Amino acid sequence: MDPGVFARGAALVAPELIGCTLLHGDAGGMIVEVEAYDRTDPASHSFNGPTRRNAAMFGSPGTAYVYRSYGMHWCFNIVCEPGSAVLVRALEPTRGLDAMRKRRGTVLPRLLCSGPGRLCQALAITAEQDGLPLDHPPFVLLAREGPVAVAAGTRIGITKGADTPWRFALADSPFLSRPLRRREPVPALSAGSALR
DNA sequence: CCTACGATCCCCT
DNA sequence: GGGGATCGTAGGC
Repeated sequence: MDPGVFARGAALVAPELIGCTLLHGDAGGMIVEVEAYDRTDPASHSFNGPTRRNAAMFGSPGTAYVYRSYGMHWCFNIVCEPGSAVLVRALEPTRGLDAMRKRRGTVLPRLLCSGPGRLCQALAITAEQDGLPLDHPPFVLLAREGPVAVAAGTRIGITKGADTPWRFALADSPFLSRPLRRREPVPALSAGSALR
């Protein structure tokens, strides 16, 4: 996928990522849930400017930003324009099911990649992948095949910016980390987007 | 179904 | 010195 499509605000890119396929190594699946963060957003790691932790968030569009969450989990983002990124929160697992089951310690498809921490454990994503380009091995990012129904809602697990509807999900997917609360359709996204 | 809480640690103030 | 862009388990209804 052309890195140029990521050189826009995360809130624009985020809904277009729904339905795309993310692979790391031999495991991965279809993106069904994401959240957008940017510099104007008090919930964002980039809100107060560059630091050591968020350095990759100010890197090139189309690269990875990986950070440690709550001391024990990893979370994976796709960098968009400088200081903005899309947190990938859930996949519908399609590739490398055995490897993901082994890493996650469960056979339930629901519990493999539904949640940012689970997703990183299933795909073996850690700080080692921080800053890596996503159009190059070990990563693969594939455009979606057909139209998808994307819905928006408020983001999860934050206190600041809690009302900003920058969570986007594949409507009715059983692989979301949590159901959408406020469910608003995202207009003009069913057929064409820059990510095709 | 739901809410509550502890684990665990690096980064930032 | 404090606080998370989380997860799993335990318990109540």
